[in-house]
Amino acid sequence: MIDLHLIRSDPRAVATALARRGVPAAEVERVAELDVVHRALLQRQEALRSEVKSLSKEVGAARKAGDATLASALADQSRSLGDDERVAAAAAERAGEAVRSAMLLLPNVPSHEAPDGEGADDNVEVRRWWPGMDEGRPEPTYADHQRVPHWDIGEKLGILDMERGARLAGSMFPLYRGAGARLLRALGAFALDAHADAYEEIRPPTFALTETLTSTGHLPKFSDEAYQMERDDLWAIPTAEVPLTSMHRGEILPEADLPIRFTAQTACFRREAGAAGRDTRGLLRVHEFDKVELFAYTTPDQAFEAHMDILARAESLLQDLGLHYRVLDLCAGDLGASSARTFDLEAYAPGCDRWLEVSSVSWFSDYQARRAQVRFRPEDGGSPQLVHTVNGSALAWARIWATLVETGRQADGSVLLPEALSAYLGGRLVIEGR
RNA sequence: GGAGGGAUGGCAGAGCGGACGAAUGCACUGGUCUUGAAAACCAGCGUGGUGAAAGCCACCGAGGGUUCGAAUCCCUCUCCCUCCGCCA
Repeated sequence: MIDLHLIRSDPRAVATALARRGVPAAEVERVAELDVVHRALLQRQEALRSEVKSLSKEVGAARKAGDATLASALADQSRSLGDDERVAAAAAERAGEAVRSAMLLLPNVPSHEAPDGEGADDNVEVRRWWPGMDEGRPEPTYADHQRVPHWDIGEKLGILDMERGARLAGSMFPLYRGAGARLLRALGAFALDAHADAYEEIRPPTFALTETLTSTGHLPKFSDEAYQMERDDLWAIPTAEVPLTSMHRGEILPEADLPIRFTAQTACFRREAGAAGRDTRGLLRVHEFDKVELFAYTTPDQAFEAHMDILARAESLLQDLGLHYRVLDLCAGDLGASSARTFDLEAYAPGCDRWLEVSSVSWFSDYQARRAQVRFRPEDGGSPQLVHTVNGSALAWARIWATLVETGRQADGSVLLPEALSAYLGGRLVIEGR
């Protein structure tokens, strides 16, 4: 959530900032109006409440003094005020709920540094990397044998079985087998080990409560995107960001503990409701994929460095895997609702000739922390402040799998995998047909 | 799934219808004392809402109820502990 005080004190500034991401000014104005109504009702209720309380004290005093007549008269008066108070309280409650619902739907204020723009076409490419670039080699070109899409390679080598995945769970649920399944396992272990120096490894639950998805901003606005188990009021997590952000929900952390960093590999579930019919082949867009996530709670001062650390780590993995990739600075209009600034990493997949988003590294300022009520007590003893949250994928394995298989395809149809995975693959870096 | 016990401030822990936002201890902060430190002593020390401010209001796991008045009584739920059952 945005800070309601900010909307109260300077609604136009908030409206101007949100306009960069396409939010109509009327939405901000509406929140400001609901807030005025709510506060008026609250004041009325509290005044009544205060009177009931002081009358009640007088009842006690009168009774103690032995004046039963006065006590009962005061009690009558208090009872009648209490009835009024209940009515006022209900009205204030409804008004407060209206403010909160409206606030939950407002996206975060974008960073000043996020470039202007309306959509994906306006994102700014900030750099590109390819193997050998540092030694002055030119950007790679790809041989014909690398121009085969991974779904064909996967089927031919018997390492990806989309058809049987569909039999089990419907389309866009991949099933990996043999060396393909092992490759996936290797990637996760490789990445978790790489982050172990500074990020505590977590294995969170795969399902989460409504409240948990609300904290990150995935609910209430994007409920169509998530799988829900209504009977148990649980949702399948769309990313490890969801459980990790709520690890310290409702807590006040000592400043000295920050930054607190976590890494986790989880399955990620997405309904892809708005994308029906798009990218349906292979692993381009699937309902379930594994991903290693990096996450940190920070003070506001630490947030930038923590954001850059996650970006550097995600890039470092891509470099270790020898993949050709680019870094995009997302424009205000393409930013996720909770994010203030995001860098996307896209790996080039030569077989399908596309740049595939394999990581999204975001700074959420205090937007998620306010929803989750995660604060820290400053070392100088001041009152608690909201933390900042940052996170990023490092990395999303389905698309990395696709990119590795296409990039590593050799003239004889086998696939050569990067040396960095050797220890995790038992030294078998070549996948050949069975 | 069944039976019983519990949930109170950063932690421990009292309170079980009226002056309780809450005893006490520990921790923490400031001070006195000391060459310095420890000890001792003194003082302070929860969060949020609202208000220009004084203040007022809310919060004792969550939600509802009884009452003039609820941390305290009643109901429902959640979580934790013990035992039984079941289970990987």
